[in-house]
Amino acid sequence: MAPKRRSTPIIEGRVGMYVCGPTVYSDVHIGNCRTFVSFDVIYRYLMYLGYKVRYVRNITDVGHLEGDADSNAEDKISKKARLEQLEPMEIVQKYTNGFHEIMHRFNTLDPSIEPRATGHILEQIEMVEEIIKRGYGYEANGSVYFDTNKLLRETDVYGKLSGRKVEDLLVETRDLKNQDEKRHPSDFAIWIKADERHLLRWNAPWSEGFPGWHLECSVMSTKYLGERFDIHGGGNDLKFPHHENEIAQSYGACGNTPANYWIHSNMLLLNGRKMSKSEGNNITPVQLFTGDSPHISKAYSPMALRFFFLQAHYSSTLDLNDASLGAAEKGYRRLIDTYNTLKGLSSTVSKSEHALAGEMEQGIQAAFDEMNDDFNAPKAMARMFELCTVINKLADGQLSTDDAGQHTLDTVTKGFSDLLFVIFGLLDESAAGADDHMDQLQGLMQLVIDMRQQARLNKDWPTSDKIRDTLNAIHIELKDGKEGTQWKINEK
RNA sequence: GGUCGGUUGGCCGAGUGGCUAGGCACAGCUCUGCAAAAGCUGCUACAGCGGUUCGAAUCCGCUAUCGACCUCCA
Repeated sequence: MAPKRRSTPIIEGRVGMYVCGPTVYSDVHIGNCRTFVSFDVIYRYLMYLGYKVRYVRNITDVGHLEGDADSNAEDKISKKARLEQLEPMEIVQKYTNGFHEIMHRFNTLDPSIEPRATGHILEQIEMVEEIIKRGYGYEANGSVYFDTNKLLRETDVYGKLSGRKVEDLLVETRDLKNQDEKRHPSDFAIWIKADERHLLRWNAPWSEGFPGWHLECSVMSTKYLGERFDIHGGGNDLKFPHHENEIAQSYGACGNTPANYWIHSNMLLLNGRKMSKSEGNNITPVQLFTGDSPHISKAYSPMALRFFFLQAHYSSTLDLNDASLGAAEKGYRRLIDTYNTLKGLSSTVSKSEHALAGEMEQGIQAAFDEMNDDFNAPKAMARMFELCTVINKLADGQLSTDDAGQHTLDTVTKGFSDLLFVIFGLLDESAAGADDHMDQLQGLMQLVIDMRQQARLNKDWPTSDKIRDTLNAIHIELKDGKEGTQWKINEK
């Protein structure tokens, strides 16, 4: 799955995929959205290939600490609850709802299972016990730590994923606070004794406390996908320490590493710089949808954003700015509009032997081939845009639809439709919402177009222009072509 | 400070040794009553310096720069 690797599922015909979900202590970050859109396309494509995919994406609602991990730090959910004077679960519910709403606007599919950390406390306690039993964990003052030093001595699994060297992990040069409980600086907490102000707490053999952040993913991936599964994904910034520690925990509890393939999506930049709330270089999904931000000149639709994300490979950083969003919006429209043009084409020849037919079928096949190479959506789209030129020439009469043949037109139409809607998960926004009254709208528009055509035949330009301009003002665009006038609804 | 990864034409972005995507923007043209839409044509870039090679955006080294991780972050 990952770059230039050929994948073989552990169980034939099935794929297990775990993706680290959000910590629900605030509104979802736009970079987070990019990550989940990337994995949505991977999920969709694997299903398209015929795999039965179990896609598990968690909700982190406990254990994710602020600042210095382990001792003095405060749980993110707990802190927010204290500040807003709400129950922690109210915070969790509020931001989980918001997260789902935004993801649905991006037209991402729901995961097969969306487990919560707080729903798996028992399993987490059991895993801590197992880790201790196997000698990879130790207790200190009611907290339990993972013994990374032991793991490093015995195996080469720790540090491999993130390319860290054993010496670097062992020789910790930074000043860390509250290291007294740990035997070694690189050890990390798997159970944390709660202090007085901590709201989220459960009884465990070692103390009343709460699980370490990394533990939930190990527990929930194991529970729903097994000790070994196919794909583990997440943002690049989770590679270390989060994913490295997951590997350690799985090894400590089960004696093996959890995932066959690790997929990491890269960061989203804003105006060429990293997003940072404190420096004001930040934008939210809602601000993008409404245009209410100094960073952008107008609103951008969820589908324009989704297309924008797909124009870069998931493993590359992507720079979000007003100009590139505008370019994506237009590219998205062109692709959808050309598909709608394609749907209307037909040929009197069922199967053509002309070179054009082969060219078009190879073109659409090439797009799928790109997806087979590490889910390369930007390259797949490039192949589709090349076909757009051909499709528009067919519609324009510059190429003959009979040279293409009905079979080829059908093949390309099917391929376009599958790629655009099933795999990329795009929607035709101009068509959405109008379904109920589409028949009436069609009839009405045909009447208006006929009347304008009559005016044009009479050379009554003021009337024909008034019709066109008035429609334009309400975002209905008329397109005069050789075959008559077409219309479409544009984004406001 | 350490480790790792980027630096591609006006902008965004593919691309791991010769065939040098794609989108947007821009210019000219075709079509059009005028436009719009659509089409055609043009726009040949790989941070800098040095090296390896018959040949490098692609490999190696140095420099600059941006970023990630090392400490919460997708």
